[in-house]
This record gives sequence, C-alpha cells and structure tokens, in this order.
Amino acid sequence: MEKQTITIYDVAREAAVSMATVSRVVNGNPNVKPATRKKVLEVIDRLDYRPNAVARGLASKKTTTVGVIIPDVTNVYFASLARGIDDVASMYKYNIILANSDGNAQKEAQVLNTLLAKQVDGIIFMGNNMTDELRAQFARAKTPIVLAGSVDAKNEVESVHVDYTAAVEEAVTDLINHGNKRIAFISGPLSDPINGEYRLKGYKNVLAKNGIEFDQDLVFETDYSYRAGEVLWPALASAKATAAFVGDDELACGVLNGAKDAGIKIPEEFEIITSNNSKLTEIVRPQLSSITQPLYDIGAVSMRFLTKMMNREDTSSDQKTIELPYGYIKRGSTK
Amino acid sequence: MEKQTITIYDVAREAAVSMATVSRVVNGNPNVKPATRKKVLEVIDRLDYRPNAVARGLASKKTTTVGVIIPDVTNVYFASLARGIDDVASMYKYNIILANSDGNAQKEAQVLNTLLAKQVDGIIFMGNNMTDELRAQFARAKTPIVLAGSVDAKNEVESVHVDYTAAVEEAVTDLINHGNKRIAFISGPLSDPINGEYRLKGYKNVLAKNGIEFDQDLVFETDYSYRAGEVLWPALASAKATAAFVGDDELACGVLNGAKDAGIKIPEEFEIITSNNSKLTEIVRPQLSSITQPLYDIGAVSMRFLTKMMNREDTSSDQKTIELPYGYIKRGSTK
DNA sequence: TTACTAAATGCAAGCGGTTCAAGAATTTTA
DNA sequence: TAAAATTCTTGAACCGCTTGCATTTAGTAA
Repeated sequence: MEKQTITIYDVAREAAVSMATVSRVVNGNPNVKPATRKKVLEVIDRLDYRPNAVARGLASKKTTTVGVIIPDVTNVYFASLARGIDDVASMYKYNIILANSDGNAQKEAQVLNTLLAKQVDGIIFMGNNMTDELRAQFARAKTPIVLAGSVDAKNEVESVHVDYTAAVEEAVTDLINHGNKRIAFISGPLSDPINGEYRLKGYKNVLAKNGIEFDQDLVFETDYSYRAGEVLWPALASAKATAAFVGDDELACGVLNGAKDAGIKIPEEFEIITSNNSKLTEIVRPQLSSITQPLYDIGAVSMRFLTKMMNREDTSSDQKTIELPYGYIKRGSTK
Repeated sequence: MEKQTITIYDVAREAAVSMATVSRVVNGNPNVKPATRKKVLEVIDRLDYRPNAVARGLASKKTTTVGVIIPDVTNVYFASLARGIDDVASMYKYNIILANSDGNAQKEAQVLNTLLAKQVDGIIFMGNNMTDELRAQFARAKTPIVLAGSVDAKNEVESVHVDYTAAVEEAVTDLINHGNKRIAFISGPLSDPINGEYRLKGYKNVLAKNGIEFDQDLVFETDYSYRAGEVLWPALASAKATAAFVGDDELACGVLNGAKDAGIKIPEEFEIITSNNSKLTEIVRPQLSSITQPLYDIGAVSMRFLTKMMNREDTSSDQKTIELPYGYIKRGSTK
C-alpha cells in the first residue's frame, strides 16, 4: 500500500488545464479567469489535493519555515519567548523548527548548520553566549537572524530585548530607598553579558549614585537553578546582606525558601526582587516582587521583525536593536 | 548580492566526477573507491558545500523532520515531553516542527494539515481531545503518528503514557490509609479521558474497595490554572473534604495556597497529592506529595517509537500502547 | 592472455512544483 | 469589423538531489 499522493499534475489533467494554471490558482495569482479558477478549485476539492511544500520550497526557494534555537524549552523564560514566536509565525504562515542547544556552543553551531541545510527562511536565536565563531557563521549565512531576549555584545546582529541596566537600576534603587545598604547581586553566569555586563553595570551605577561602595563579596555568581538559590543563605548571611536583586525566578524562589527555612522573616529581615515575573513569583509565599519583562512580546516582536527581514521589507527605519519596555511589580517580598 | 549557493553540481565539476558519485559519498554509500571518496570530500570541504535538504527531501521523499503538535509549550508538563522528544529526535538526525494548538480542535486540524503538506516523516501529538474528525484525518494520512502523554479512548492510534488509573488508586489509597473518608477529586476538564475516564475510575475503584460511598459533590472539575485552585477552598470546606487528589501541579499549588491563606494547616488538617511532580512541587511550602510521571521519558519513548514506525521497523512485537511506570513521592503535604 | 565477475562510475529520468517567454483567446478601440 | 491592446493559458526549462540501469574499470581465475 504505497503512499499514493495527488499531484498538481492530476489536478491539471482532471480540470483540463495546464499545471501552470493550477499553480496560479493555488497561489492566488489574479491572472486566472474566474470560471477557470472555479473549475480548478472544484477539482482540487474533489481530489483533496494538497500542494507538496517540499517541491514548492525547491522551486520557489522559500520554505515558510524558520529555525528557532533555544537553550531549553523546559525553562519557562525561553518557553514564553517561544510561544510568542510561534504565535506570530503562524500568523504569517510560517512554521517553526525548534532545536534545543543547552546553550552549548558546539550544539549551537551544529544546529545552525542543519537549519541552514534545511533552507529555513530565517532564524531566531536565544542564548547569550555569542562566540566569535557563531557570529562568523551568522555573517556567512545569508539568512536573516534575530536574537530574542539576548544581546550581541558587539551589536552586529539584530536583537530584541529590554534595557537590563535600567531595570536593575530601578529595582536596586527601590531597595536602597528602603534603607538597605548591603544589597546582594545574585545571578547566573557572569559570562552572559546580560548578567556580567548590563545588569551588573546597573547595580554598580546605583550604588555609586547613592554613595555606597561596591563590594565584590556581595556578588553571587551561580547557575540558574532553584537548588543553587536554596543553599545560598549561609553565604548571604555571612556577607551581611539585607536584601538581594536576583536575576532569575527559580533562583529567587530558592533564595527565598532558603532564607525562610533558616527562620528569616521576609521582607522584614530580608528583601528580594527577582527578574522575570514568571508564574513562580505568585506561587511562593510571600510572593516575589519582580521586574517584569514582556517575554511573550519579545518573542512576538522578534518574529515580526524577522518577517520584515525575510520579505526584504524596508527595515532601515528600524533600529538594529529593539528595546521593549520593562516594568516593576511590587509584591510581598519587599517592604 | 544574490544568495549564491554551491550545489552538488559544482562539487562534481570541481572533483571531476559525476554528481551521482558526489551524492554517493555524501550519503555514505559504500560503492565508492576510497581514493575517489577522499578527493570528493576534499572538494566538499574546500567549497564548503552543504547539501540542500529540500532538494534531498523532494528526491528521496524523506524530510528527516517530524511534526509535534503541542497544546502549549509554556506549560511545563508539555515542555518536558517536548524536550524528551527533541533529544531523541536529534539523536536520530531528525528535526522537530513545533506547533502550538491550545488544545483547540480546529487549530489541531489545521496544523496537522500544514504538517502533512510539509511532508513530515511522522507526527507526535499531545492533547487529549481526540475528536472523531481528527482520528479520521490521522487515519487518512499515511504518516505515522504517536500520541505522547495522551490516550486515544478508542485505542486506534499508538500512544505512550502511564497507567493513570493505577496511579490514582495508589495515591487515594494512601490518603485513605491516613484516615481520610472524604477525599476530593480535583482535575481539569472531565472531557479529557485521562481525567474523566481513567483517573476518575481509579478514584472510584478505591473508594469502593474501602467501602466508602462515592459522592459527586467531592468531584471538582476546573481548568488547569493556579487561580482555579486558589479560589477552591471555600467549596472544599463546605464539602467537608479532608484531603484531595489533584490532577495538575499548578492547580494543586493553588489549592494549597488557597487553603493555607484560609488558615488551614497542611497536612494536619488537609492533605494534598498532586500528579506531575514538576518543579513547582518543591517550590511551595509544604512541598507537595506527588505521583511522578517520567515526562521526559514519555517524550523520548514516543519519539523512539515513531522512528521505528518511520523506518518500517518491525513493530509487531510492540504493543500499540506503551505504558511507562509511574511512581509516588511523599513530601510535606501528606501525613 | 583471455574471459568473466565484481566494483565503480556515469547517465538521465524523475521528485512536484514555480515561472517566464510566447501563443491563444477575448475585449476594446477606431 | 479589423486591428490593437489586454487578459488568459500553455509549454517547458529549471530548482538540487536521488537512484535504477547502463557502462566502464578493475580484479580474478583459468
């Protein structure tokens, strides 16, 4: 029982027209007499014809598919971006090839390669470890690329994100206004420019502006896990921190629970502000105050931007870097 | 500046062989003299040739791409499955086209259609609302399909999941052993056979076995959100429930916090068991006892099963339905 | 050496569409 | 009503690669 498919040929024969004509009606080309169009459509319907996208892709050199390189779908932060991406992608009739990279440079390079081989029309890249090699590969590929929720430190690739520096400044300022002098900066790897560069800069800026001396002992570089936060309390206590800015929600939940389990009262004795306003912030008690990032929108805007690039629409009016507004929501973990 | 690509033709010319030979070395066909192979590989390397997967797909009728229909990537449950799927997919050199359906029958049908148009080699479907129309569409498509973490009530489509009935039986038995007589059954839509059929059956079985009469008032059908659980306490209280089995972690977190906020002591005054053992269960206090499902593995096994079907490997020894073992982990929300 | 078999390689026909130059049909213009 | 201008259609050349079959080359036994 072979997979017996119906081709444009069958439709053409059955409708007594050329395949070129069938192709035109399928593609909505206006140069078709209404009567002919109707006839063809009827046959298409009757035969249940479904154009072969692969053949189409070969002939037209467009696959209506974009590649999405994501560190880990399991992470709410990235999943939210991905959802925004997929939604506007399907709005524009594109599909998404999703590939997990674990933020691993080698996998990223390898995945990028197969995506290009599959002739995707564009690529959305998440993950912050922009190595030079990767940047070179991007440059060589003539395929449009945009970074979502990530930054290219060298600013060569288009990207969509929030102003991380300003967001942290706002959060830390709030903490200072509550009388805190020793505020911990807790984040994932500082090798990620979002942490090591932009956020840290914001943190330092505010300290300086308020005449507080920067203390390296208050900077905690960990990984992005709940567990990492949970075991952090002793260190925070011995650094005499009275508040913390945290760069990731899971991490922040860990810090919160770790402190609570040690008998600390939140926010009376220790305040916490986190960064992504994911569901987690509302599930813990007290709920976490958080910087808010429009994750879904970052994804959506990235994809929209990519469609422009793919259609060679004029993007000259657009910046290479799009900054979306962040926000701040106060909950129980701050005074 | 046109996208100047290098084709198999260029390689053939440059290496002074026919394109057939180049094709053979690219595909690892053994019928090539080592010397020739070496020569060709050198040219490929020098020209940085990358085979066009679309053309390949057209000629070979294989795209090494599978479609994944998912209700919502943003949901940890599905994201975990997806991760398992992608990992074994890439292990077998497949890529994943990920499409969100919101569990909406119309979107599902539409997505399925475009996936078939894109000639995916197989499909993994998540979501439990197997309408007859969808089943018909599956049947007509000669493309292999497997359901991951979902069940086909009519058992026509291959699927991978756990024994929901037995899992609930174990959980509820535990609750009864702690002396509870009035145990609530809280789940998402009962129209989903996992809830309305398998889980509910398990619940009733155990009650019957222990001589407890089934009380419809203890069955709470809500949606899968945190909020839905949070507001449920008053209803639970007036139904005089002293414990609950909950079919979803977010929902369970809501129930937990709702009860706590009402001053109830967990687990002393109310016990809770949830179902998916996601990260959430460890983030709330007390932590939630939970049935454990090997989500990643369900995804992984589904994909592995699909590869077998795609390669027309003999699957006769396999059941149409694969049941993976579930587990149970006791935490603070039960005595 | 010669005849014969096995291993390498080349040829060319697809795969199922898109697209453009060119021809046919229809409508408009004078 | 014939010529000119439009509007529709068609024929056929790709798109880049796979693959069955024919052909050439190399290897082996007689």
